[in-house]
Amino acid sequence: MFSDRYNPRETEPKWQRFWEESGTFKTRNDGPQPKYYVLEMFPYPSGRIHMGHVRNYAMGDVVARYKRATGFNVLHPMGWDAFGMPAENAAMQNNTHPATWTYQNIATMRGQLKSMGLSLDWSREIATCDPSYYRHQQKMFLDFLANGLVDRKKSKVNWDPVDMTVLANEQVIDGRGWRSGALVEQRELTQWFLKISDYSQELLDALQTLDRWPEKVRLMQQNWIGRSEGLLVRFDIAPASNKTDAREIEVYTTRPDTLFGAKFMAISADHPLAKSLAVGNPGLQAFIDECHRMGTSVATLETAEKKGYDTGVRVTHPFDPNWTLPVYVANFVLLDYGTGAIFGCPAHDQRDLDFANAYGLGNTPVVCPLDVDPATFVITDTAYDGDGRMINSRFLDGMTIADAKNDVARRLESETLDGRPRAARQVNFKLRDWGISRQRYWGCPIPIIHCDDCGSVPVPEDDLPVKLPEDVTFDRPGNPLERHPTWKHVACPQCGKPATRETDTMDTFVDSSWYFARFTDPWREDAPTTRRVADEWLPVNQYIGGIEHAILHLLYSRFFTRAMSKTGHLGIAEPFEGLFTQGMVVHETYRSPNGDWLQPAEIEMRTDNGVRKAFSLATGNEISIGSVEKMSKSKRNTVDPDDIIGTYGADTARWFMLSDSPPDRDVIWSEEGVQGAARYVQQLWRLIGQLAEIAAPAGTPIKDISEATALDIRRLTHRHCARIADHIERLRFNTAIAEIRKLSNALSKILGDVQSPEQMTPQFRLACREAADALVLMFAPMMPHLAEECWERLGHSGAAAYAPWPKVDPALAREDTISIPVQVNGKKRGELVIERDADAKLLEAEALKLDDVQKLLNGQAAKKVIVVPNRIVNVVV
RNA sequence: GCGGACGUGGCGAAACUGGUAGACGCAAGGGACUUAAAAUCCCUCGGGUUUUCCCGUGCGGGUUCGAUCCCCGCCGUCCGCACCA
Repeated sequence: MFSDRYNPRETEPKWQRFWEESGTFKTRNDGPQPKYYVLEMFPYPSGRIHMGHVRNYAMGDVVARYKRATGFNVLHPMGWDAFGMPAENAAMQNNTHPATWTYQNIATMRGQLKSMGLSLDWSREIATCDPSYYRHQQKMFLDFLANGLVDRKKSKVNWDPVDMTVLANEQVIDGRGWRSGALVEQRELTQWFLKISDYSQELLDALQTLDRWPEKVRLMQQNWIGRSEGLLVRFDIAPASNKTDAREIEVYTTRPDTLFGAKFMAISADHPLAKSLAVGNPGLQAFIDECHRMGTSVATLETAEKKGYDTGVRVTHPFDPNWTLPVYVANFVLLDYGTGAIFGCPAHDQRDLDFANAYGLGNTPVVCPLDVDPATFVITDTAYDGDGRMINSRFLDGMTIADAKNDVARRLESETLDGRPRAARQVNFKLRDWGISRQRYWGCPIPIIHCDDCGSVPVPEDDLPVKLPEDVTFDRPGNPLERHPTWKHVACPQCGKPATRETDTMDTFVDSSWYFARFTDPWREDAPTTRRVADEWLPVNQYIGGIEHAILHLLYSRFFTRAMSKTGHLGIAEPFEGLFTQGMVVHETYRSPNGDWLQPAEIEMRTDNGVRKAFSLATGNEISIGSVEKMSKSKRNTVDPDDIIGTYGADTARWFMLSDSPPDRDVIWSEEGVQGAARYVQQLWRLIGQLAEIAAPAGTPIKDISEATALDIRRLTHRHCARIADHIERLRFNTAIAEIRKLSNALSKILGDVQSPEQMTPQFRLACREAADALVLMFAPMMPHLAEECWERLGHSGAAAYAPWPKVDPALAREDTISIPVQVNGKKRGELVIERDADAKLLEAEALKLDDVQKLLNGQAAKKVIVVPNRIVNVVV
């Protein structure tokens, strides 16, 4: 007997070739079936794919293949997020052109993805660095400009001195550039902005409609948008204390109800008043400098003491001209938010309390919890920010917080100061406009020409795309477009005079904010989208990617979709109907005695007295096994997808990746685990081989099955079909796989129990045919190559990729006999095996008959019997 | 500091959101086959007792006939953040 081994190294390329040559996964926009768009976040072409990609794309492929099998016209495309800094860094290091580097990487990674056997429509492949893509982006920029969605303004920006570029606020992490790690400086530049803040309220409101998004992501976006309702209040500067031209200070507060608890006012170190007061006040200037030095790092601020500098200026209380408050410059007040000035109510804000305690400013509680006596209510170290009634607040006393807020607002709104109301209600958002200007080469050029006479002039549509010049060098930092000898010099499209091109390029988040729409008709040359086609496919039904994009990419895409709809390129609001954020791939770490990290590939595992130990393959020395961590180059705990696929095959890699953990949690990649998956591949291959020998011919209709064993097989099959489909629908790949294993285990057992050829009746053979076909089709989304090979072995002529998902007969899937636990006083004491839907009376009677129950009843009658049909019987003694 | 999530065997996890805790797998141990190994197959596998039960879902309470699930209070781990007034 020859060894019945499945060889993925031969089989996988064979079927990949078949799918490619047959155009199996090409998607027609005019397909008659209902549409389903599944998309995984497209990769940056960094050079090689990593295991995180394998996990991401394996999940998406299961969904794509499953949906195709259940009758949908599935769109499942792939492309490249191909602009960005690494290409320029590589250009500097290796003296290669960013385009060369990028397209080489794309070629490598495309090959790697193809070796995974993904059911992608490669005819729709796009790369964002290709002029055929970014020309449309330039067109849309101009459309946005014409529709008031673009702004050009001077603003203080985060300047990364190493990368010589501007960073979005979001790209500054702990005061450092998110890529270079350099300390970020503040610079004033004229920048292009997309007016995402016009959509703050809408982006916030529409989060509620995204019911197939993780709650966590919606919450993160909600906090990011950061809506607050508050009051702008103008405080007069007491003339006697005034040292500048300013006559008032305006604050923004969300707690106007606490106005009678005010003890001080604090302004930001960047506040105009602080700046003018610092002139001729070295002490204040020193304090302001100190604030700037402190930086904005969260870690610093967390531990930083609340500090302030008394300016000597005093403001009068809006409700009492005889009541003045000291004005401090404080290190915890931000200029960007509100007005850059606050009034401090120490009793009801922890930061204000910390500050007041440090400077001996005292506190007066003005909100008293309902269950506390106001006479004894005292604040010392912990501010009270809960609900309650107003106290110590004159005309507000006794009111609820909400009523007090309204009352204060009403009174101050109606009061006039210098011809304007004393206060105004205002809704504030944290969300700021999206600065898209980047001072670099490898990005989409902003299609604008600057003319001394005409200002910023859009590049005429006929002149699009504005292509990047190819003859550039990277021997110096800064933007090669800026120093290119000819590229930026053009005639003004309006007046014809010499003018210069905008040399900034767009943030790469712009590129990824609409690629999902381009996939719907990537062949369209004269427009970004074909509106009808895009509106049919969109929104993406299932989007899958990493949690790291929870805010930026997803929020920008939501904005962009609206902006594209406003400019006529789309007719929808939300780009992603369903969102799934998958967990990371993590691995053990290995460290040699001298502290060097070793790669998993450099390690051999052995078991010594039941204890796992690691040894270096090179030296044979024992290596200590460290904690499980995210795969990273620094810890060298990475495994290479090429190696894994070369050794075990893509199916095994995909299977293990999906089987071992819930998809939203981290999965630990382990050699033992992947070997287990490889064993199972062989097990399935043998099982299908056995079934192929005895099964009725392919295509034999199945009906009139009455024999017990055959019926058992059918029930088993249909029951599992129903469950597996349900798990996949809910993206519970790990439990779907557990069910598949249960089915194959059960079928193996049944075949093993067959003693004689007489037991293989025609009915039995028919049931085996049905079971084998179903099993193969159900693991096909995870292990498509093995499935094709098995499908062929089972005698089918067409490919498994075209076969419909097994149809479930509900009558067969339902269990007629079930076992119901019987408890006495909540503890399980027995079990009833009884027909499904038996009524409560019968269940109770049968349960009371059980020996174990009788014994515990000890001749007494039960106090109470709880019966939940099909669930449980509980006898209370 | 603020916000969120999570805590179940040696390990990854399951358990229809109140109804048999530990499915499925990994690791381990024992056995069969083999000259041997690999592969394969069978058995055991939460703890304590040994053939009767008892204890077990981070800890302490509570609600309930019944709690991994709900409530209150702790402890621990992880993640996000722009001190957002």
